[in-house]
Amino acid sequence: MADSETPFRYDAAFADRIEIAWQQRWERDGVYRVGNPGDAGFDASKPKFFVLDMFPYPSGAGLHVGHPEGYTATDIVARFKRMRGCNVLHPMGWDAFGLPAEQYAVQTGVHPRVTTAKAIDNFRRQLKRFGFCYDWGREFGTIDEGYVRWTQWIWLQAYASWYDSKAGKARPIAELEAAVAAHDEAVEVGGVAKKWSACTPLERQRWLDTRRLAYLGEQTVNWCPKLGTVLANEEVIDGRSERGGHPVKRLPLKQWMFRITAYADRLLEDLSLVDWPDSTRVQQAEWIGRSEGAEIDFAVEGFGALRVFTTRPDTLFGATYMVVAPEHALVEAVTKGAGSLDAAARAKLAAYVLASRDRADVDRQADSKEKTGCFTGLHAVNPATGERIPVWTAEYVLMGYGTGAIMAVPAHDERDFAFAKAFELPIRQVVEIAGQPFTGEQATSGEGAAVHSASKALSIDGKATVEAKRAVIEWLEGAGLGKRRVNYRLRDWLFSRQRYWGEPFPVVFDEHGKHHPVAESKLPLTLPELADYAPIESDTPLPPLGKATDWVNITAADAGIDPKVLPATSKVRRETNTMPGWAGSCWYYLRYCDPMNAARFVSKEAERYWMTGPDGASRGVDLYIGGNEHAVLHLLYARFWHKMLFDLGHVSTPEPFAKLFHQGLITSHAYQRTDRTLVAVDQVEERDGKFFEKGGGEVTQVVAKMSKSLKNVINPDDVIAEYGADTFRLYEMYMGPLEASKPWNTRDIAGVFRFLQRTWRVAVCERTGALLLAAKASDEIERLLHRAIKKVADDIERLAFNTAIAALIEVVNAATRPTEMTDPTQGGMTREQLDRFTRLLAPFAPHMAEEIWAKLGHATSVTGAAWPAFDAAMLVDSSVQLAVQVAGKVRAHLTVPADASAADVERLALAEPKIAELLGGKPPRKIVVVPKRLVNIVP
RNA sequence: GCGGGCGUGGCGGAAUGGCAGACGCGCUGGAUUUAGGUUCCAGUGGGCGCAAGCCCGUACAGGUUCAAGUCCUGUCGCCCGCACCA
Repeated sequence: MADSETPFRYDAAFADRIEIAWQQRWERDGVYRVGNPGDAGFDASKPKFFVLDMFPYPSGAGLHVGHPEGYTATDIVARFKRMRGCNVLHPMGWDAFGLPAEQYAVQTGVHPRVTTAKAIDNFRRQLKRFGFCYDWGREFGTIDEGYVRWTQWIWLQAYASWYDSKAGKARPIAELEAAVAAHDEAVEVGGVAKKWSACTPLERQRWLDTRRLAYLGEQTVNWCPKLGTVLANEEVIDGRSERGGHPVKRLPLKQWMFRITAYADRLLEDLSLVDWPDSTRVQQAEWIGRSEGAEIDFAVEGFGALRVFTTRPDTLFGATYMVVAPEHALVEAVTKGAGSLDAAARAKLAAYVLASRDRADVDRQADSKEKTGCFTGLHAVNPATGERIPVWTAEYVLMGYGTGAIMAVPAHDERDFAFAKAFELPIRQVVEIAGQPFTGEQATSGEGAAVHSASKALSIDGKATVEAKRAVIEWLEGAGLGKRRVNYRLRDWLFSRQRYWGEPFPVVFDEHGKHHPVAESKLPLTLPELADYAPIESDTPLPPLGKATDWVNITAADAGIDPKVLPATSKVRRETNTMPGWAGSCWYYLRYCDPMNAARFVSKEAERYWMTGPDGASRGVDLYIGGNEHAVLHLLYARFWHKMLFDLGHVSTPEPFAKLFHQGLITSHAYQRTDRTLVAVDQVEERDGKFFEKGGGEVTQVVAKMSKSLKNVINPDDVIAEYGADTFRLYEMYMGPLEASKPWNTRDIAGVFRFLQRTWRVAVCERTGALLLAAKASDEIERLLHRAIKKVADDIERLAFNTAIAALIEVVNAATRPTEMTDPTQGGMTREQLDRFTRLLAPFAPHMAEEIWAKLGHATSVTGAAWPAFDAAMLVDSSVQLAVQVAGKVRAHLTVPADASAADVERLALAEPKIAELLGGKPPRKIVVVPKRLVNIVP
């Protein structure tokens, strides 16, 4: 503790005092503000660096220790890049729409805006206490009207666009409409082709809706009548809601969708443009799930064509039955009386369909071992063999993938094989695989050569799989029975939520059910006030916004619709669904470039500068750090929005995030009994280096996630109170590699705190607060400094902060004065050395760095100082110690000049008495000299 | 099942194919201090040895190489993602 003897000792209270003082001064002086091209004093010829954190959802619980991990990393990079002469864009804001505030509102009646504002204030306070160098002048929340307006505007851009697959990009849908109208093309409406001029306005819209990027589509959802909301698959367990255990129905619902599938190929291919972790790119690629194959039409007696997708058209001759998903239209037709089933069989089929319908996808997949299914009574014809094959329905075929129907080839597909065995269906080998003979015991699914694959129509016997596929597809195309097709696992994106606390859709419906976009001049469309936020309990989805009847029922003029389209007084209804939480996070990085712009979502100049740099060479956000829990959805959705905006000419780069990095999870400790159950931290005591459960046996320390129940949650506010923000920042960066998951170890924080104390003592007298400077520069410290200048810079570039800090510690340790040293000018660093060291320290411990920097006589913040230069000559010592190995084992050491020649080194090594003795006078077979490292003698 | 990643002291971790264990924690001893704490100095992978030194050691088993924690093959264990995707 600081006492009257040492009032300038660096302790918690002292750290607190200087940290808060510097934070106030930074704010007062606007040290971290950065302008935009065109602003006074902004040099747009300087390189830029855009370093971004995944912005937080401000929960009522406040920051946890995981937040500052990524934020400290970006803070260090931002400060470093500034010192390297970049204009740095380093913003922070709030992903503030979301369910927790809405649920709280349902329970308490407090408006989500109120709770959210409070949570934001708390988050901002906590973040500021860390001394992060955000340009707070660019702060915004996704709920701000000035932001919502442009989120809605972007949605309108998608609404007004279609994907031109010939051009490979999005275009205004007005162009499509004009082209179709100009040629009076026939379009397909309700299954029949019709001249454009003969279509009603509603029919035209329906057709255009099949092209729009934001369109009204139908999707099967998990609807929980009791909760009054649609649930995600993960929220449904055994047909009941995870929360409350209420029944869940699966029903089709008209909702706004994004045609993200149109971008599937580009989202996949452009993964090669970005510097992202492999695991994340792989996850995205798998999520997109591209597979090449063919679609084939099978004639079903009394029904028409049944279309399937297969990646193995070469196995067509082995298709001995077909399976459709229980939701397939064919099954519905049969249950309604089509086909030849008797009443009992039909009832059985209906029961099967009903049972599977109320089970969500997730549950179907859970018990994947047992194959269930039901015969539909229908038969199809295998187009290759002419054989009559039965059509079944089974849960193992998913309606959401391909066409919801398959041709089953049990000999060469494990799932089909298991099903065929269970229901005694025929199995026919049609592929011979080298080294994997077909025995009938299990399916063989690799590539090989086609066998038993000949008929009057087609013969592919002997062809290798690749050739056989091609031959079958050619034949199908010639016969009009099918064609080549690329299929994706990715589905269109369901963008409607039956919630209150989200962006309203800027769209209205007229009395015919036709939708009209709300005019841009009427944006932002804000949420109505509600007396009660509870969802409406009903059998069909009714969003809470439906309660706001005055808001919902308006006129065409209110929506800003052109009177030529709809008379001003026409009654229209607003869309009552809202956008999901993803909406705001899809483009916030763009808004940071120009957050206050009222005329555009981002100015062209600001976007171009911050996304591409002064020379246009940059490829978006230069560094984006966040957790890998967003590896797929957020990052895929944001890329999709960005590509739409790119196609429409609103942004300059094809990808938003050039480099992505995931920080690891910060875990904690807990204790484990011998039966592997966990014990909370407060129930354990340490004795003689062992751990015992209070009133129980010995337990072992294990790594566990932080959780309230284990009482091992670390609160950042507490840690800052005990050590200060600089120590907190330093500790999290020193724990280990940024990407690694690592346990918080309270005992270890003292280590970095002591490092800061030692640093302070090297520079400043604890009694007087005066600088303590060495009279003469020590050569050792000078060399260490040069080495640290290089290493810290290199390590920051590769985000290896733990080793960068280790290099700083080494400098300070060398400069530390022993107790017995009575003359402080004999140790420590010279003024000029300390000046450079302080700049190295600044990105990591900015508050202490500022304090020392000021004592060194600088009037302005260290933030604006330049990163020091190193002299390459100072990185190597004049003489080096080499290891002398005999047969790869170190047997002696040799000190030689750094520039000693290989021949000299050889000679000296052989002259070493110990080595000569080991060699026993025999000439060595080989000598390898690695300059400045070692010499290896092979006897 | 498929895909990605990881196994190094008592603990967190370091190491462009070139002396394994930087740096920190903890621990041991010493100095300073009335004492505790603090601070400073020294030591700290295991084994044998008074010592010089020797042997072993990066999950395990092989291989490539003058040289392997690092590259290759196989095995075991752990973590993450996806999962009846036709």
